[in-house]
Amino acid sequence: MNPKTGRSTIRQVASAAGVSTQTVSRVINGRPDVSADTRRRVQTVIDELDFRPSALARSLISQRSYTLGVVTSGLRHTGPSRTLSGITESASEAGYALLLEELPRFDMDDPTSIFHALLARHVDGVIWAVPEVGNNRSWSARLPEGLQLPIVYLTMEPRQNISVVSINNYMGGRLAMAHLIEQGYRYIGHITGPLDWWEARQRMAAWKDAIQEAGMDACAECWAEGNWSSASGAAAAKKLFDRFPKIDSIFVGNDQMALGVLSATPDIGSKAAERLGIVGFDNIPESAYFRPALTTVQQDQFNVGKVAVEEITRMIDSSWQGQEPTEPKSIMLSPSLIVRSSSRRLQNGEGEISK
Amino acid sequence: MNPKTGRSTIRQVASAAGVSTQTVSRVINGRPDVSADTRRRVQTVIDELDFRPSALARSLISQRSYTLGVVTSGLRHTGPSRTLSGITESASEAGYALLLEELPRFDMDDPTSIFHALLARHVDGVIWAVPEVGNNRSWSARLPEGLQLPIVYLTMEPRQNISVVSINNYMGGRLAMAHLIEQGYRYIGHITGPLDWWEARQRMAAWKDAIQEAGMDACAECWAEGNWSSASGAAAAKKLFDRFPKIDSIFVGNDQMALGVLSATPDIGSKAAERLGIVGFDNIPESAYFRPALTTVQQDQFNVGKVAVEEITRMIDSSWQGQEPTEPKSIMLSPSLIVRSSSRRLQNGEGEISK
DNA sequence: GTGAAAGCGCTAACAT
DNA sequence: ATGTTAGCGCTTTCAC
Repeated sequence: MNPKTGRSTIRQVASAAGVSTQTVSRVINGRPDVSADTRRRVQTVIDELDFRPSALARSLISQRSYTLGVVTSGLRHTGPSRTLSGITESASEAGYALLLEELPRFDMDDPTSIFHALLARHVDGVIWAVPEVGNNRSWSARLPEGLQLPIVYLTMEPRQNISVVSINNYMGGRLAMAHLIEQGYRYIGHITGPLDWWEARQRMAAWKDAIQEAGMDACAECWAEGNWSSASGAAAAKKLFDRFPKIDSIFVGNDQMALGVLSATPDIGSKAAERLGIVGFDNIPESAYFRPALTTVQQDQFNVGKVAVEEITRMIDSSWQGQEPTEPKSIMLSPSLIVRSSSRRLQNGEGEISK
Repeated sequence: MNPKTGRSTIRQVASAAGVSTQTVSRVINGRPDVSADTRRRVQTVIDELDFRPSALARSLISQRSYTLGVVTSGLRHTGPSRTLSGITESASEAGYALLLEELPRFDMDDPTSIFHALLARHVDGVIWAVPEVGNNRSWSARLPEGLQLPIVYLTMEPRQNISVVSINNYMGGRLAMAHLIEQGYRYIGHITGPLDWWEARQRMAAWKDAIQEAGMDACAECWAEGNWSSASGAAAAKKLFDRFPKIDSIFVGNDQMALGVLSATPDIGSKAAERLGIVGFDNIPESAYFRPALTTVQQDQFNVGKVAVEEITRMIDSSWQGQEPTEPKSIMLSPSLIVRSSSRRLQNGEGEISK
């Protein structure tokens, strides 16, 4: 036992068992070429000394750490933390440890220091779990050629030559719009997230395209920008009602802003506001208990994390087998629509329908 | 450059600069005993080769990794993820990397495998950021003596000989109750979180003590157990109204269950239900936009994470300086009350008051 | 001010 | 089936 670290070494085990360190190494790695007798003897000493091999020393010599770098941002939001949770679950199953970095801001355009920190600790791969905001991805195209590091990017516009896992936000927006139109709404507004966010732009594009395809030109300008917060949703709703009194429904960029809209409608005081059709995005746990219960687009962010780990481990394994790096590929996961009362012209109960 | 890892070594730098590895080591560690000239020459080569020292090799020899183990659970909930966010921010400032583990369940009574994984990677300390549930802390008293590992526990009942950082949940409950009583409510019920949670029991104890001290014996049995979810809050509210029609207010164990109560009151259909006073716990961002806006107890979980990092780094530093381990201490952080409309007998507007 | 030798804890490659 | 030698990338002596 090293008195400073409380750790025993392979050498202590070896000498206590009367064998070489190499034999101990063979035992702890489950190699076949050890006699049953020796193995038993060594294992006994290992248990007695509570010896556990240093992953550090192993990483150093094998040049493989079984550690993944995870870069996230905005953990206080449900999206990033659910994704992180998916990552921890899958990584643990796959036998990888996780080195976590959280960016203080979403829009960091120079990731050099982050990569240095991760590379210094020999991570086998990196999951860049920061949503695309502004041009916080421009650097991905000009990473050094020599960088032999598998990277999977999350929640961004697919690009050439990199691996991406995202939820199809455009599709989510189309689901929301198709539902509102089917319900008979004819003057559909939109409250966007901050438009430097890729996800917000995708949802808005879906709204715009659906409006156009349905020939609802009258509402083409009927939108306002929010910042994901309930306060901004309430403010945007008031602005929309001011400028477009005929509005009969709103596709809102996320559930928090939709809650802001719900809280603002009584103050607006018009009948239209009372009957307003609303669809949100995210399906946060609270949204089923809003009054009225919120129709929303569900995205499985936990699964984004799981898929990201599958991808990165695949990339690591294949590069480790000396193969050419695998073709980078983009994976788009599909959201689904959860119908509740906030979007029903016929207010028939509170049941939920998922499509 | 090692073609496999894309990494250059100290030896390559040394030979390119025509010095020994020792001199390079002195330069990268900012030691004074290098001539200005040599230092400049070595630094140039370092930049050219984009050399960055391996933290792994350094950790191995110095027996110090500047890495913290963080064990969390339930990241999809706002509490744990906000705490984690506080940890990432402080750790980054303090120059520590973070090795993250998420337990699949809150009630894990044998942490051995987790500690093994962290110790194998030579973490300098561990932050156990899992709330106390059931007897998932009983092991803390019987950790091996020889374990020279600083540990800070979060969100648990203070105990002898260990370091704890928690929010004072009892105090939070008393704040909520004092406010309701001051507002003139006289029949105050309680919806608890799951009672195997320490936090839930603390909040309940505060309710019980306040009831007793105020001489409100009539409501002493007027409580029901929930499971933190909105659904359980709604169910508990109906049960309470059934059994105690005179109830005029409820202290609810968290904001999500309080939302469930709000969603259920219209269905109950009594006048008492309409005027029900409600106080929640947590101050989730949505609660200001509930209808009515929710009075609640705010707890700064982000700060719990920050304080935990301060504590663990202090413990690490002092053990590193060869001193006796510092006295374990318990830190209790104070919550505060956010008053909104859900608890005002006089419904005078929506302003917020924090005390 | 600089370098040589030894070693952190482990494993790969080659013995025997 | 087991041991020996060398070395992963760095730092700590202790020379000079």
